[in-house]
Amino acid sequence: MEPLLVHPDPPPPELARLLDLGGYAWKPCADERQALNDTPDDGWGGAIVVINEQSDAAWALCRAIRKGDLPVEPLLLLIGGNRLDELDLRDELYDDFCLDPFHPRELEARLRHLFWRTGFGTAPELVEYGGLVLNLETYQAVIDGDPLDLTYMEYELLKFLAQHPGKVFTRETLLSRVWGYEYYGGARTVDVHIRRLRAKLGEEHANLIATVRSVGYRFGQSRWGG
Amino acid sequence: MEPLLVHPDPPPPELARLLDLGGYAWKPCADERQALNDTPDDGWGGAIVVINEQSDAAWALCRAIRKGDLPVEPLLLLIGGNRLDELDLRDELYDDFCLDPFHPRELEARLRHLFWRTGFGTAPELVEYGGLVLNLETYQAVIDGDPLDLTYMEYELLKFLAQHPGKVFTRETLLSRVWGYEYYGGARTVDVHIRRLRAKLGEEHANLIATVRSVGYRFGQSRWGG
DNA sequence: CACCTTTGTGAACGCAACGTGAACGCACCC
DNA sequence: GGGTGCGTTCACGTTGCGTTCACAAAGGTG
Repeated sequence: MEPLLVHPDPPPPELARLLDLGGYAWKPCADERQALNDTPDDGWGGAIVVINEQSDAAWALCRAIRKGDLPVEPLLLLIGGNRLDELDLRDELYDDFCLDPFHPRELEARLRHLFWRTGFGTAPELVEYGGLVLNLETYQAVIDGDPLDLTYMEYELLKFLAQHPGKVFTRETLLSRVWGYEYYGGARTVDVHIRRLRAKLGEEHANLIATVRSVGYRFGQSRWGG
Repeated sequence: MEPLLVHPDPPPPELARLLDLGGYAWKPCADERQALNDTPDDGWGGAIVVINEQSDAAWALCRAIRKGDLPVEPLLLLIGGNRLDELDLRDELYDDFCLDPFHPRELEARLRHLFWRTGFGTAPELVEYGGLVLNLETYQAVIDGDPLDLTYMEYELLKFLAQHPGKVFTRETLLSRVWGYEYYGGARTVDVHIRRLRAKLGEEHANLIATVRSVGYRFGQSRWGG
């Protein structure tokens, strides 16, 4: 089996010990660049990311993985019980998580189940809403069958919005979740990207993105039935 | 959202309490036969099965679910830390598991992630009173099924009032709680917003907001039974 | 009924939030 | 070097809406 990508470098000793005892091959990686350098020929067998005090770097790595920059799947988090809040709105960034400190047998069971679960062929991941389809693997977007030519940031923004249809996000939230926590920049940047998205969606579908005055933006219509 | 199937009957009190507090609908089921009888028209929203001393019955229920006898998905296990062995070779019988005793926030996070992963939306945060429904995530309001087009301040004011039905608030209290503590402005501003809310609620529901002369305003019926 | 207080009503003002067009800076490529 | 694509920023116009005011209506009190 291909080695596991483990963050941070060095990982907690209990984790390293469990992986060694369990017979897993693994490599510690401090960040995305190092992970890219150390990527084995056959890709990674999965990733274990520890969410601790410096969670920014950890989440950035998760985003990079999910973005497709790194050929890694599945992704398991090790997270302190007092940081469970950070899982909110980040469902797309992990496949499973395990509380830290952990019972060795629980982590073993999770790893085993995770590999079992993802061992089956995974269909291309799609995000769909109305006539809009986003193919997360090919980075293509289609509206009513017509392909959309989106830039990178436009695609990421639309993806995030479409993954949470109906929900309203402030500009600050969008900046932190789409651009990244470490981003420092004007909030009006979001406006411009929203405008370009609306333009590319066409007059017919521009209303997919609604402005909620004094709050932020919302994708899609209301969500009363679920 | 459809109710959750919970085994055994009765479930552990901590589990019942967490589900109630989380706003989940659920029904306890002792076995497959009872689950089949109690199946709602729209099917189940998912299942939570506790693996304890009588684990045979629990696993039998899981097998029945996975066989397709019961329209249930996804399936989460609650399992004692000393029974982790039982997960071996049973990967196909569950989607996720949580160690028992559990931290409430962990179980909440697992439920949320599980529903997200399997395509079901999470239960939106709602404030309800009579025919009025406020969706706190989408910033939308509905009265008797008809959408209300509220401005930001109107929404915030109505939300605050509806979160404390029956209670009377002075204008000063409303200014400090809704507008913010540092707010300096005329108290009559509240009157105008109340007026516009009543207008938008329509003649039929305008009386949802009652004037308490020389005191302030009250949302909903008084607590004195009338 | 007379008088005062409190609340409802209509309309106007003014700011801040948002949309829009355009320019800048940067990385990349031919 | 020139050209292109793209993310970001700035300046400007517009408008939605929060606030305020003046007056009318309603309620309370002696």
